Amino acid sequence: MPEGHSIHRLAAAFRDGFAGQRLAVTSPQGRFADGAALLDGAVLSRTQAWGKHLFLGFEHGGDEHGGTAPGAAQDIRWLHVHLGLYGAWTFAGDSEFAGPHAIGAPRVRIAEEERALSEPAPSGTSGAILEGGADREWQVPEPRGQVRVRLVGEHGVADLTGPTRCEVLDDQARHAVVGRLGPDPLLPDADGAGEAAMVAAIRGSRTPVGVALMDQAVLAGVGNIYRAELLFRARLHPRRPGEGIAARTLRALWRDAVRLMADGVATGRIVTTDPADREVAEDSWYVYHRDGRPCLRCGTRVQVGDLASRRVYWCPRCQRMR
DNA sequence: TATACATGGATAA
DNA sequence: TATCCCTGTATAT
Repeated sequence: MPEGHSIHRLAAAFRDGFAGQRLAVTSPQGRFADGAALLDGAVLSRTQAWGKHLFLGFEHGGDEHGGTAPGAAQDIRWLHVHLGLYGAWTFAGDSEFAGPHAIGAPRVRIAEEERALSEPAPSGTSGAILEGGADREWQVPEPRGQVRVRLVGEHGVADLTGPTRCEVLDDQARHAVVGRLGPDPLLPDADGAGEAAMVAAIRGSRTPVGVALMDQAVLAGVGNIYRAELLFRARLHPRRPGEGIAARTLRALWRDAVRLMADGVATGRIVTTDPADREVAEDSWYVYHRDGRPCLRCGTRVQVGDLASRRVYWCPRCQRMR
């Protein structure tokens, strides 16, 4: 599920599983051979997620010629990855990797739910490996499918398939990418600047709020599921123009996004229903993919329509135009 | 074997 | 608004 929460999970997974290590970087598929060559043998020093964008910072250490200090911005090279609609990272490795799993498009999930690299394996197989877990033989698996990038570290491998964007950037270029993005509810916003910017952007335009929420310059990291669910919970019709919406309503929506998406980072799943509203335990969403079925709150049939060339779902009774 | 589809986005028109 | 790109899976034929 490559909405923002998945990308933040990926950043954490790379930090836990690869940071500080010198990585072998290749492009089994070949389409990223040049970029891989730029990073091959460098140390993964930083990981960053902003919205749906993942940045992995590499530095070629051991510059015995007295180069600039480690961590100097001009020396870093960033692997910039955007998964798009069907990109995914698949991980495998030794016992320290907690077994294979994947984060990205749901069809390539290996486990039923995503797991961070640091979490224990679900089966009982890992219990036996205690001392010197890293001494266990570990075979790098053959790439499966169209692997654009493969990163191999001491304990595991990460394969990237199907990204919409995969490129090497210098720090200035990374800055430019981030500069085009709006606030990310998953990043710290102690002074409330992110919340205020989102509220102002939505209220400053007649653009339907359902379109604005998908605009990564307004709000970074929200995708089609969070969009539909945030609007339901805020009781806002997706086509309602942004400029008429009370600031208080939008501030509450921002805080709701912070809460729901942080929960998504923690669990690897998008769950937006309050337990009391679930008819069955599997009711994770109020309206997304529920067209034609009764609203969990009022029983009215959930509607579906096109909005800016994406499917949008809403309850015509709970979500009003005014 | 073909086609449709997916939690996204850039670019052309 | 339309078209294209990225890939794997489910369903239809």
